[in-house]
Amino acid sequence: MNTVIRKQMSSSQRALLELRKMIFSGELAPGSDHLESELAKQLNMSRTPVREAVLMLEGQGLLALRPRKGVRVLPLSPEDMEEIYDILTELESLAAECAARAAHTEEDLRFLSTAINDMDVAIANGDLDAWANADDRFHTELVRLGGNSRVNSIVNMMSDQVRRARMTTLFMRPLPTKSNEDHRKVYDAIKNGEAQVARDTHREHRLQAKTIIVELLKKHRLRFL
Amino acid sequence: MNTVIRKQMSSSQRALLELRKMIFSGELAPGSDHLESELAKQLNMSRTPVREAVLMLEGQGLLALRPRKGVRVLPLSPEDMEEIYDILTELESLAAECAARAAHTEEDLRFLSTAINDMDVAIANGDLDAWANADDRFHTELVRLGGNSRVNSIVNMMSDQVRRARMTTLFMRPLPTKSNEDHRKVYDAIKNGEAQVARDTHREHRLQAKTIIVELLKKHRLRFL
DNA sequence: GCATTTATTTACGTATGCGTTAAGTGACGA
DNA sequence: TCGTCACTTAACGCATACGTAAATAAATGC
Repeated sequence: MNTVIRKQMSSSQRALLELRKMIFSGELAPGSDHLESELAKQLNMSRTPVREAVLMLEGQGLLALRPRKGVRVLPLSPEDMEEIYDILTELESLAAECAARAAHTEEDLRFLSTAINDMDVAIANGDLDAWANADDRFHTELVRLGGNSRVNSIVNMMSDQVRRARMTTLFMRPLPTKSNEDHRKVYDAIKNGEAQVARDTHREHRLQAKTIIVELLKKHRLRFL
Repeated sequence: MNTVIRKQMSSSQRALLELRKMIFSGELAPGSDHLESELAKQLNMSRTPVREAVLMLEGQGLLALRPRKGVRVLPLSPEDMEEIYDILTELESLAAECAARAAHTEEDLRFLSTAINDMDVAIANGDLDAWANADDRFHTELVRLGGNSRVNSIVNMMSDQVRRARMTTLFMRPLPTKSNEDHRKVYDAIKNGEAQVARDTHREHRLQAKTIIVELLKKHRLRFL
């Protein structure tokens, strides 16, 4: 079924997905350079669709085109992380506010509560991957509930950029036990339509996350990921 | 001199600039469709660079690719405007906050004060175009001073999208005489390093602007621009 | 006369080819 | 030994070519 979809997919789309996968998996390492023609060969297609995909990924901040030197997989410095977290803080808080205003039913918020519960379970099991996955889902769903499609795509873009780095930091930081308290508060605020509370709570949550991550990177001297 | 730069410019870059110009000038009307081949003919180049430019503009939310129906110049609904203004509000406020924290010298802030003065003059002369121009410069410079490169590019993208609509609304709204008071307050807060004040003041300023514009669009039944 | 099918056109997606030019290499001279 | 300059190489930007599939027009059946 999945393969059926893949078959119908255009080559550029396939290139886009494959390249993203290769970037996130680290198969294309941060800071490394790659020729369009090489990538095309790897993906079994001509340069044209690869180039289109590369252009899009450049627009999304994952790649940089450096003529005659190959496309570079952009590494992230701690400063980049700060930039990104600042943006996520603002836009997710806005989303939380809007979500609260939108007066969603408990049914609408089921994904959120599921994610929160999954995080509890994951923490109980000490399963960091599962926790990260559920945390992702919480934030994604929160933004979706905010109802601003542009916020949605920007946040997704930024989350993509952070994804690689998070994999690393995840195992360096203390178990995020307190984190879920915040999530619950945000959830309750949204359910009760307390827009300002939702906004402020989530903002605080994000600001703390930012500090933790950035401090961690600096402490471990991780200049680039 | 300008032409020299243009000569050295790649065809894709030229396509990008030309298409943007055509979109903003209204030569490519919102909602209208255009064939890649037609655009290529108009720009005196092959489809390839045009296609690259179109792909980028799609990523920036100005165009939509609709296979075999041509590229559509995306119209903006009042809801779109709300989405965009909400984002601008958050990110510009963040920029104001950061700018204040960055402890800029008066020299650094010269562009800001120039823009503010220009707005005063423009209002005195009833010159709305000049005012809009200066207002743009104020906001652009504010975001630049914020020092977050990603905020910078997102805000520029969003401003681009709004540009067309602003041309229209500009002449429908009352002279923005009060607006410059806000600008001055923001300026002072930044100069004095009062981050929170800068943030809150600018946020309020933006929220008001949003309400004005959106109300205006709704009142005049401007469904799409 | 209307619906349905077939034929035709054509726009797009992709492949391919080519000229330009930047990067790399080596030779020559200081 | 190091710097400069000519030369070679090859990656990219763009043009072009082509197959496919969608949209439209034409034709046939009902």
